[in-house]
Amino acid sequence: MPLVSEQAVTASDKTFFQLRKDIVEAVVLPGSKLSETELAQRYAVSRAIVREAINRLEACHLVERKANIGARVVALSPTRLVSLYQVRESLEGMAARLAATHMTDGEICDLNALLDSYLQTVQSGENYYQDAGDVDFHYRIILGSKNDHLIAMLIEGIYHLIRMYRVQLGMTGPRVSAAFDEHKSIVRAISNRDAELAEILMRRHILYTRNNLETKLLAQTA
Amino acid sequence: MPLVSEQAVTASDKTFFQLRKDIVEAVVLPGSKLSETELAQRYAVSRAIVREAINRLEACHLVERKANIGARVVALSPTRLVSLYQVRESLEGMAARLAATHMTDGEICDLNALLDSYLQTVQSGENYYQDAGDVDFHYRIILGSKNDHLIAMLIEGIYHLIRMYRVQLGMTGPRVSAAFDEHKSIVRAISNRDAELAEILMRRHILYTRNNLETKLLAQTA
DNA sequence: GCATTCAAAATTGTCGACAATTTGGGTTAT
DNA sequence: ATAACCCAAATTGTCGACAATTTTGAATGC
Repeated sequence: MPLVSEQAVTASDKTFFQLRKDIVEAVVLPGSKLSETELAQRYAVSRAIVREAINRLEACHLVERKANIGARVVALSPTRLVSLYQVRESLEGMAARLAATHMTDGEICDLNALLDSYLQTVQSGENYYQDAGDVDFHYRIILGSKNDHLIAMLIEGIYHLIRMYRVQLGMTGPRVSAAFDEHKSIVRAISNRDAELAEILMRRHILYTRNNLETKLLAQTA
Repeated sequence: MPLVSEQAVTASDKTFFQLRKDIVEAVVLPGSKLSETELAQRYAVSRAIVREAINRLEACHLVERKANIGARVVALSPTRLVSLYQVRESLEGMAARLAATHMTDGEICDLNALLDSYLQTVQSGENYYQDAGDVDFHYRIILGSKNDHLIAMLIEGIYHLIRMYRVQLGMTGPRVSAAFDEHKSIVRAISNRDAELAEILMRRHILYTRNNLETKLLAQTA
């Protein structure tokens, strides 16, 4: 029971979802060229379908396309990471602010329960929290903003790119439990309906995460 | 010499630009259905071209598409206006913050000159300032952020929708000179390299603008 | 040996036709 | 009169073929 459900009704949808998944999970590597004919064979659909899928991937900044030349999966770089996370900080900060006033008591209660349920796995040093728990936490706050534009830009937009960086760089070590504590503080602010504080804490949280990833990316490059 | 130049290389580009222009300028009315065959005739291109153009318009939230049913130009409503302007406040606030540290002295100087050049037209009560001057001002700060993601999301993304609201609702009266003063304050903060203040002032400025438009939209509906 | 030129191959852009789905209207039964 | 059903018309989704552009690589000249 995923929190946000996209259902593929058309063949183009299926191909788009599959290709996006393959890019985010690095089955198709960053920087690699996306040949329309090759992908058409791989996914057993016509070129028109692949073209439409690539167009949609371009819209969410997962591929870059040049006219008459072709499309490439975006490359990962420290500069791009910073750009992306500045946008994320801005938008998710606003999401937390809005969530503090728009989430129902029930939704806040569920959010607290969610964190508690992950408490043990975090304490035991499992890095399981990262993948499932972290995106679940952020998604709930984004949806809690009740702002359709914001939700679309984050969930259908930049979040796949964010997950792409995460898959490439991993997310383990002491940062996991620190992030967990920050999540707790954010939920506390939302519980108190303190919109101002919720935004500030969310922005700080994302800035810390950015610094952590940037370090890893620089180490990986060097 | 436009500040941001999009050049149409392919037929799909041309049709996309033209259709976007027609939607923003209300040649094609909000809420109206976009028939693929009809548009193909109107712009003298094949249906495939129109489909691609519509897909791109969907990506920047100017049309909404349902599978097997079709695409409609988005409707304007107070709720949607608020959603849009909350996103705008968030992103342009960040843009102002980044511009305060990343704009060159020369760019800031040009920005001051731009405002001075419009001082007379504003004082004389011309509403000319709105269309050209206002977007010019905001574009310069967005570009001054030097953040590619932010620039793309604002200029290729939500700004056309923002202009659409503006065209529909007009932008005259006392708000114009007030906005001009706010612009001056923002530039002052950027000149002082005060990122924090630049962000706060930009967010306030956009909030005021939102309130002004919301009032007009509600009055128009009633 | 290296840069230039040119044609062939490969890739992307565009088109018209067919398939699948939705829409509209008329008929029928209750 | 209303609701359910069904068929025809219109609209969107998909496909394969052709056109335009870029890339490749071999031949040519210096």
